[in-house]
Amino acid sequence: MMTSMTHPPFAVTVDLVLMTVTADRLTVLLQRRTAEPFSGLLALPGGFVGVDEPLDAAARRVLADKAAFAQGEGAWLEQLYTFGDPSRDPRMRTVSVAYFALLPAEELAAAVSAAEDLTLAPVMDLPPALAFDHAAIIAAAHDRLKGKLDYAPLALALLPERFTLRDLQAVHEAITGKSLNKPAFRRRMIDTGWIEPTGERETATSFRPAELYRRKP
Amino acid sequence: MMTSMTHPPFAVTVDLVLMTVTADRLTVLLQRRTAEPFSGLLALPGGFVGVDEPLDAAARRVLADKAAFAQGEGAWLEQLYTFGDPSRDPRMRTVSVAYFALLPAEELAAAVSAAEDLTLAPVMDLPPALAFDHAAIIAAAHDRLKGKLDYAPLALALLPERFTLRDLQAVHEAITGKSLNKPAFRRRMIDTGWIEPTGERETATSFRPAELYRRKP
DNA sequence: GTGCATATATCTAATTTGCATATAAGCAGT
DNA sequence: ACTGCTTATATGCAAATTAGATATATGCAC
Repeated sequence: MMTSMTHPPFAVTVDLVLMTVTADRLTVLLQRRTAEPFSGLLALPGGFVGVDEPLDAAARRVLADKAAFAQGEGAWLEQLYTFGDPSRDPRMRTVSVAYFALLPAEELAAAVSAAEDLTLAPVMDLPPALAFDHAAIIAAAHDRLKGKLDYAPLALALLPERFTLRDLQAVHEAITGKSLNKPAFRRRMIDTGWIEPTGERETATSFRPAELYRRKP
Repeated sequence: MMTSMTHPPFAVTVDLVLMTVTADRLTVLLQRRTAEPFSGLLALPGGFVGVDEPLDAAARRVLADKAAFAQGEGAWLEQLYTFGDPSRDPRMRTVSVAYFALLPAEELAAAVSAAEDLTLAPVMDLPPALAFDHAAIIAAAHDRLKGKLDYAPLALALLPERFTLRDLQAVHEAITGKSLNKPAFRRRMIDTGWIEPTGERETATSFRPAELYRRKP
């Protein structure tokens, strides 16, 4: 590994913005720090990138570790933005490649309640102080999520395999903070071609049960 | 500067995808390499990030250097994506933060013809072999450009201060490769609120001169 | 002035979208 | 079984947006 004056050495990390929707609220996974700097504050989960590890693989490793499931399969994962301000980490010059992940709440709940240091914080109402520049990273992730919602099947990554159109609308409303017109939303979603009806219906409702949909392959 | 087994040292570079439109073609600035690896091939201009240099500043430095104008003011510049595959640079583990820049052809022409090693290559018809993963980076930049064209005033960054609606349409068509309906395009652009008429008209046409528009502040 | 090329304005049909209404389906109580 | 309640789903219509075609305007060359 060669470094020199013209190739100054950097530490490269990945930070993971793992979002989910529970109780109609968009939340982000945060981890309580125990070490300096920012000890005691909440931070995004992350880690150093290995010498021979691709960036995506590092992000997937962090995801699999925190979400406690193999390889983070099925989760939405995409690179978000790279933060490299010289002052962002007081210890050393660090460049952090932020990744953006989505997971259904059910698949995350067990891992979060099992780990002492993990919490889900509502994105619309974050703790006043977060470690590093993580508040800015979360804001960037929320912007990306809102921006892509209508062009990519992001919301489906936040729902279980089978879901009703009401569930889907609740996810959209939790992300944007705006309430939507029901028939228009239904039409728009069906027209995207991202979902298909299963023929099954939800159970244990005290009213007419809605049809269950699933992602199209 | 602390590095260790758990903080392996990386080289961090910026690569610049500087695009412009000349003769109704979208082109990208490339530089002929004289050193190994990939000596003799064309590559994106780039450079190592300084120890105390913010990423954006490094990109602006490369831009100002190649485009030969102070600080790259006025040019559109945004971070694109970060490429960090372990095999992307045979010399060492390098992470490259790619930036995406737009400049009017007039402001670039002098610098390009003055420099022996710089060329503008058409994006739709790139040389078959480029250095490193630069073909993929250019493809990502082109995708970003196409994707944002309707939501952000990107095309205006490719035009001089005063331009006709015909010029603006030509830029859109060069980027997307699709021809557009003229009245619809005109209406759409005026409705964005990004531009305003100057009251002046183009000169030296052999037909009815079009009104000159400019960016709104 | 006439002809030519292109700019700009106007008009109409088609599509999309928002909203309101009507009907359907399940459950709980009587 | 019937009534009432709640929500799902289908249908209908008006408003807004968009695409395309057509008509008119304006400069220059001859």
